[in-house]
Amino acid sequence: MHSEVVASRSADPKGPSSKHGGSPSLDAVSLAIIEQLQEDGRRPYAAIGKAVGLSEAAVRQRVQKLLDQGVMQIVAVTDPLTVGFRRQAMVGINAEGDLDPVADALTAMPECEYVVMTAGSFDLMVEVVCEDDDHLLDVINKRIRALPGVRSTESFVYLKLKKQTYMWGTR
Amino acid sequence: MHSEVVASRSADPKGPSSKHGGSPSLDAVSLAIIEQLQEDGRRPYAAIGKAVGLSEAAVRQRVQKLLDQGVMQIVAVTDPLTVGFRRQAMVGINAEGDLDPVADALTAMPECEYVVMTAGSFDLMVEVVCEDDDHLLDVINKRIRALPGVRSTESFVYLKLKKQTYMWGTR
DNA sequence: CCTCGCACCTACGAAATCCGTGAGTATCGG
DNA sequence: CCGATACTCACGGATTTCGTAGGTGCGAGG
Repeated sequence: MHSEVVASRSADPKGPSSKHGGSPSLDAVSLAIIEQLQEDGRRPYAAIGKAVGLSEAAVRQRVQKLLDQGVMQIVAVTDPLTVGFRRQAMVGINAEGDLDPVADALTAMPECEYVVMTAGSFDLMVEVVCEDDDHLLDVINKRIRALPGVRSTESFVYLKLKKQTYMWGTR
Repeated sequence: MHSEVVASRSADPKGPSSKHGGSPSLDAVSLAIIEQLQEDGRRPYAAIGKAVGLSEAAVRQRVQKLLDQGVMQIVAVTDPLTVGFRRQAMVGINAEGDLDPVADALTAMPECEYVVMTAGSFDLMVEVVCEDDDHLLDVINKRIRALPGVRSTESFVYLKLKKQTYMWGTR
């Protein structure tokens, strides 16, 4: 039972290839480990090992590497609005020229929790979390719009968060 | 050292106030606990207790309650695009009538990881995670647009995730 | 073909943590 | 005054974490 993953010993994790460069190239076992931790970020290594067919130590080392590489993070997540007195919004941005500098500048702002480059009528989308209306206004109108390259923005203030999960693995 | 939170014994957690209504109304200590777990979801209870000025057992009970109440969840988060072969997009939705049934229907879809009601030119925004283009097309055009009440949608396919944090507490 | 080096795994013991539990205290609300 | 709630302190066994030593497979280079 436990639906072992049986990855056979030969499915080497770190890819002999290291294909196309960039991606850390995760194997099936690491994927399975991540799935386990998406269900419960505090699940013990031994339990994960049993589920994916690895020893406790091996799981521990893999997890540590995934964390070090920044592939995954184990954290507490909440709904900021529930947690209290805060304003949250999604901001769509249009910019000209190279988008990377703009994205990097947004990333540097602590109020921006989520920055993504998109295709469609926005070039970038950013989720901002603020203390109150004044703070939100300041961030959007004074700081984001002031960035060089930013042509225009459109804001969507959050009224209610209905769902927030991270279990793409389990379905 | 450790920047204790010194909440004094009298700051009762379950709020005698229960201000502005609905919210579970978290006190400063629970907030501090959440902040600790936003930095590291696996931090031991004793360490958290030392940081927030509570005993190990008290922290354990608080964390359990926060998890049970659904105020917080401790999970592994990743960038689905990095983890592999997947298409991701933000979808803005306009609908007519009561939005709750629509939001609930979206919440029920496993591909929707994030559902939020907004003010602005969209009524709802949804983040979808899909296997591939076909899957994405199916979800957006066949399932979301088919929901009763949905008037129109606009999609923003993710090209690159630049930032993803959950540390609103620490700044 | 052989050997070095690397990445990954298993094995194991010691230290730390988790977790259930029970007694005693303080505060709040009825 | 009483009940409910929440916290502290304390304990002990089970479990987990963590460092580390030892073994193995595989590619690179001689």
